[in-house]
Order: sequence, then C-alpha cells, then structure tokens
Amino acid sequence: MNQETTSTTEPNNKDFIREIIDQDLESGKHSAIVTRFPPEPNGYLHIGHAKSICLNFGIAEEYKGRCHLRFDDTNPAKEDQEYVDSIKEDVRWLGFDWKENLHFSSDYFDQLYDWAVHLIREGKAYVDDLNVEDMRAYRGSLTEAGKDSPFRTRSVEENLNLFAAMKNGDFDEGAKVLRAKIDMAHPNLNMRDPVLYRILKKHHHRTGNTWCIYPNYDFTHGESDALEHITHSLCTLEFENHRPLYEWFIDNLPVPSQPRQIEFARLNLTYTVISKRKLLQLVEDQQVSGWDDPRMPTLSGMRRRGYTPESIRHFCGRIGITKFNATTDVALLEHSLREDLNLNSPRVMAVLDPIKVVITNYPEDQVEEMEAANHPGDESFGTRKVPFCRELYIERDDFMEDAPRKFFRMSVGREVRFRAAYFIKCEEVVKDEHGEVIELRCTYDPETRGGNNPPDGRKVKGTIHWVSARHAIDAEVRIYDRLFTVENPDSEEGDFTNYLNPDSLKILTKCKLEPSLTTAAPGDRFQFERLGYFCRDNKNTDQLVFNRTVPLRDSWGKQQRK
RNA sequence: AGCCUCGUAGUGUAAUGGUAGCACGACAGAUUCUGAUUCUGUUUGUCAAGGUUCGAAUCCUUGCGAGGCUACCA
Repeated sequence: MNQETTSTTEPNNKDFIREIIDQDLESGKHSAIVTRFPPEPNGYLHIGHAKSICLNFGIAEEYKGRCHLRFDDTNPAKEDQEYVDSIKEDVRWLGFDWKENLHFSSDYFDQLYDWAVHLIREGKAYVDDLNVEDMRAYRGSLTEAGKDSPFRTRSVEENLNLFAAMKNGDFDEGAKVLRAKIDMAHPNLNMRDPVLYRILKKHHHRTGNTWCIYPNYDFTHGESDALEHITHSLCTLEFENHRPLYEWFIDNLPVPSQPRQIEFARLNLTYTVISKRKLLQLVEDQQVSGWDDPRMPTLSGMRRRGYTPESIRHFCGRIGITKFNATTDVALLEHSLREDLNLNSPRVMAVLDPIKVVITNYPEDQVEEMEAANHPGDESFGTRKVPFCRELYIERDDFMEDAPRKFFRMSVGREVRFRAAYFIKCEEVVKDEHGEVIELRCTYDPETRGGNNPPDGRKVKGTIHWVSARHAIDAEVRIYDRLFTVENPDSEEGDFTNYLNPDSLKILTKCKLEPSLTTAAPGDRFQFERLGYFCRDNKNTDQLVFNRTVPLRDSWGKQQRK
C-alpha cells in the first residue's frame, strides 16, 4: 500500500548505520544488503519495535535488498504461537512485507547442535555441572575476575558424551549446561565462559518435544544471521556488550557468512512506558483492558485507538537513529498522527455532552437537508446532507452564561454560526430546579442559510457544531488521555504504576452523532469537527463505540488553562 | 568500582577541520464557515577546562555527567 511514503520521507542526511552500509557497498565488502527483524514471540509488538521494523525493512527497501522476519524462539518456556500470529499481523499492518523470508531460529536447532559439538571437538566448549548459585559465584563481579569451574578441564571425549546425554534427556533441568571456554578473567562478563545450551524439558511451539536442550540467545543469534546471510544485524544498545561474543562465535565456527552487529538506541517516549515486561504487568494487573487497550503503546492498541500506519512510519523516520539514549517528546508522535489524520479524515459533527437548543422561530415540522463539506481543504471528499430542524443539540462547553468578551460561542444575546446551517442567536436560558442549564431558546436568521453571511454584512466570530435532536444517533465515546501523569514513569521514585493517570479513560454514554455515522465500519476514522479525531472501535462491534484518537490542537483551551 | 557506549536550543536530530541548520514545542501575528488546518515571524544550543590548528561541535588530554553490563531471558 503506502510503502512509498516511507522512502519519500527519508531525511536528506543519513544516519550512522546507513553511512556504514554505504561504505560497505563502496568498498565492495557487500554487493547486496540483507537485514532482519528478530522478535521473540513472547509478547505484543510496541512502538519501540516499530522503530526497529522501520529501520530494518526501510533499509532493505532503500538499498533494494531484503529484510527477513525471524522469530527468535529459543525459550519455549515463554513463547507461544499466539504471539507469532499477532507479530505477523502487526508488521503487515505497519506496511511491510517479508515476502518469502520468514524464518525461525528453531529452524536451525540441528545446525546449532552440530556447531556446539564442533566447539567441543575444538576444545572450546565444555559441559559444566555447577548449579546457578555456584556459577554466579565463580563468575566474579564487575571489578573482580572470575575463576575456572572445576569441570572446565573435562576431556573432549567426556564433554561429547555428556552433551549427547543432555540431548537425550538423561539429566534433569538445571543439572548441566554447555559453556564456551573463553576467559574467566575477561573484563567483559559476557566472555566469562557464557552458557550455550541449557536443559529445558518444555514443549516448543514449533519443534514440539523433539528437544530437551535449547541454545540461548548468544549462541543462536549471530549464527542465525550468518546462516541467512544477513549483512547488517541491527540491535539495541543493551547488546553492545554482547558484540565481542557475537564475533567470537562467527570467528570460531565454520559459518557461511560474516554478519556485523551494529547497535542503536531504543525508543523512549515521554509519559509512556515501553518495556515489554512493564506492559505485561499492566495487562496482568488489569490496569488496562488488554494488550490492545487503546492507551497501550502496542501496535495493536494504537491501531485500535485510530493511529494510522503511515503516521507511525513518518514518526520513525523523523526521530532518527543514533547511539544516544534519548527520550522523544510524545508530542512529536501526536504531530505525525494529526498531520496524517488532518489530510485523510472526513469531517462529521458529533456532540459529546449535549444541551438542547430550540429554535423558536423555526417551523415545528420542518426539516432541511443542509449540505456540508466533508473536508474543508479537499473537495474530492465531496459533501453530505445533514438534517436540520427545530430542536438541536450543541456542546455544553459551547455555552457560557457570563461569558468573557473573548468567548466566541453561545451566550444569551450573542449570535454564532451553526456550521453549514444558519446564524443562531441565543435569546433565553432554561434551567431546572438545581439551576442546571437544560435548554437554550434561540432564533435563526433565514437569510443565512448554509451558514453564509447575511446580505446586511453582519459577521459572527464563532462557528459551532450541532446535531439534529430528532435525527441524531446515540453512541458511546471513549476519551483517552496519556496513561501516565509524569514525563518519565521509569525514573520516578517507587513503582511506575504509582504514576498511572486516573483520568486516562473517560467513557461518555450520552453522545449524539449526526446520522451519517450509522454506516461507520469498525476501524473507520473521522474528525468530529472542533473536537478531535475519532475511530470506530474495532472490538465492541455490536454497539456504536468511538475511541478518541487524539484531540485537535486547542489554542483556546490552552489560554483557559493559564 | 572494572569494561563498553554516549553528551549539539525545552525535546529529537543534522553539520564528517571551514557561515551551527532542520523538525517538534513555546510565543506573537495573518488568513479561516473547525479557537482546526495553512502562512509569516520570534525565541533558545555545541557538558567543562586545557591543547593542536589560520580555523574545532568535529582531532588530542583531563575532568564532569548519563546509560548499559555480574539470567541456565532476549
């Protein structure tokens, strides 16, 4: 679909990764570029993954190479087919296509096993009986060297037998591991004889019960890259310390290609938590309704909220790629969102918190079909008919009794434009016994039909939206706000859940929508004029529910808050 | 405290020894049948101190600050 927008919005300046790629192409090190997006199927994709997806698939498009989707499924205890399915759906929704390049690390279990045996034969790996606590103690610390395991000197023969026995299920989980024999005094802790294989008597979502030993990330990732002829293996900064190990495997194994790992900073966003672990906690503690709660920064949540894939791709293009651990202002994401929505959303009228308006000089039984533009800046959106009659609803906020001079809306004695309808003047307020305003009695000027200025040259400062009381349809509208009250929930005192915004969801049940919205399909997006962008919920499809994607920028509201 | 990485307007990101730019935000104004959009303008920056150089954000030294690393997770 709109994949072109990704490449057409690339900044002129290349990031450091693309510069490396340019050099590798120029020097002849590579003639084609191959990247990969390697999620573990143990959770849902979020906006941070989108950054990586746009980088990897984006580079493949720009350099006419390819990008593999590879599931890093080496830990059957956490992984599940459900996640595989959701990840594929989300990548596709974002607008990327892995074509025939769908892979699983588990496809390489046989090869990895053979390579582990190879290392043993070379005297570069051994079976260790140390338990978890002892292994930790032997590893040393950040400042002290570790010491060799007493099992480090086993013969090749013995290691071969033991490893085969591990594979055959002769030992319990945790009884033994296979370790690389590198250097227990290495300043980089990852090089102190890292574990390669552990015993896990678990069912794997793809290999079933074939295996009871599984390779871990370090022993799997680089070799999988090499097997797929990945040229540039892009990952986040926390793997920086793993690069020497990544290279050690590439150097010490007869792999078919030499991929290069390059790290970049992961995405942080203000007022948001992004880590999978924390998102899982919100789901499990039922602070949100699920992974696809519209307040979640997951792709499924954002999709449900009404985000467009284009806006997310634009955003990812704008934030750049660096090694600096930055926190991006969520306003930049919202800017990308509004930019796309403004261009592509048809306008409609909806009243979320209605007050009734009676036009006293309008005939009781008359109905007019007012013609309204669907987009003020784009005639190709066409027009629609909106019914107008004697009784209408307007937004409660659009009326004020003792209104200041700068209030350009309804107040007794003031005249405003009802969008695409008429000039309306408020004559009288009706209140109930509690003093609550329940009705406005108004008059209209027939000379202003269509909302046009009258022949006498009279002008009006404000234009407000409305719906016909007789024709309006009822709907529920969910108003979402940021999930957290502080810019960086992760770095505040105490648990991040202490900073959840209690007002992140308001459910409005008495909303009145113009009748054209009857035909809105789940997932359809609109601008409710003067309010914001809204999207019909894709989950509660038996009723009419709209999610507010993002409000319009509001310089009046901003004034008020001062 | 050992190792690795990183410090450019409020935020994010360019400038690859030669005029510190862009975007977002904020602020002001113009236009407007959405207090939206659009348009115009304003504002603010090279972590610090030395050094090399005709010239340093860029190279060197030292200091300061930030992040990551001690799973049989990825």
